[in-house]
Amino acid sequence: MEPVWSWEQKTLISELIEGMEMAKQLRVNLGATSSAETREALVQRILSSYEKALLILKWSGSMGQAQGVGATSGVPESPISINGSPGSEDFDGGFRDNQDQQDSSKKRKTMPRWTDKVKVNFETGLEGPLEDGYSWRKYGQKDILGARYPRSYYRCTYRNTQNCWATKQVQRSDEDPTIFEITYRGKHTCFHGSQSVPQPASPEKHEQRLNHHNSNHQLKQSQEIISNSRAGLLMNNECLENKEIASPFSFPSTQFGCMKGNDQCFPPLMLDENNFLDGFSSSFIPPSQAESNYYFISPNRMNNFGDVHNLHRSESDLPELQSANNSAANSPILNLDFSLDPAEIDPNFPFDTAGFSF
DNA sequence: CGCATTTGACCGGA
DNA sequence: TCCGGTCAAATGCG
Repeated sequence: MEPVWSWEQKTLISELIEGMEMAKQLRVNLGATSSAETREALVQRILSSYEKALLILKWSGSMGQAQGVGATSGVPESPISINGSPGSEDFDGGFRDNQDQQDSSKKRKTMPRWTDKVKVNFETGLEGPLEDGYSWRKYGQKDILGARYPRSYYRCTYRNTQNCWATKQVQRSDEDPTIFEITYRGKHTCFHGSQSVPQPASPEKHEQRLNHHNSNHQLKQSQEIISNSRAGLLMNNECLENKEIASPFSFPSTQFGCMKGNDQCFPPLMLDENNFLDGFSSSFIPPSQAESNYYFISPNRMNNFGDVHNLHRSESDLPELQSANNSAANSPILNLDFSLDPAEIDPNFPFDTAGFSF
């Protein structure tokens, strides 16, 4: 029998262990010949581990068991978020799940839903998570009562081909136009490993990917987002009022993904499934995202793409942000479609990272 | 030509 | 009836 650890507890332990391990490595590295980058990476991971652990504690404390550890657990407590930033994820408690239903309306109602916030740094460019690893197709845009910016609706590109009913809504924040609230609905059931879209986990990766012709589309889109955003912010918000920026970028998923062949493995932070989050504990938050719930567009990444070519490309016209990765689909994340049951998550999951396994 | 976005119409819940 | 969400024809783009 399994100890009665709750998912949160497991995750918490895992995070703490992870942090400890990283700290140990760092100690070793400090005395060895390690690059500043390596050390920085370790520090980031340590910090993220502890941040997640703290979040878990906070979350557990505030929600108590009410949420039901099992089921909700996946919900994010935003592993991503850190530093107590405003809750970035909100979960709609309705997590009933099961998108097996054929009835679409019913399906929609029962789909799990959670919200994330992505912050775009207009000064430097795009944010990291241009894509969440999934391929989205915009199917609508609506002006929302009381909201300054229109809301954009996206659905999985593979809805028809793979019966994947995941959708997301992107709403630009009224208060802070640099923040986009992205509400995800439903789990991805699509399987697009073949696309082998590399995950964007690190700047380098982005760079590589973006430099490939194959990624032109995305690059372009990213740039548009940036430019549009910049234009809006730098010039006048009014400009964007109707042009909205639906940043398709999404995030969470983006991050996770293990870069194969790379020493960095960024596990899912929270992915797409809400549930998940914690699920995976262990691991690592990509440094770039470690600081908060928001995803910031970091200069580094920017340099990798947007910046490179014309960031300024359409400062005057603000085409809508497009889906960050239409053509590329998805990701590595496939497996992340996990279910709530931790036990099922195992596929490659590094719970044992620290020699700890439940 | 195929696929994605745009956008007004339509649907359904509150 | 209002409003959020989705559909689908028109249009654009590579």
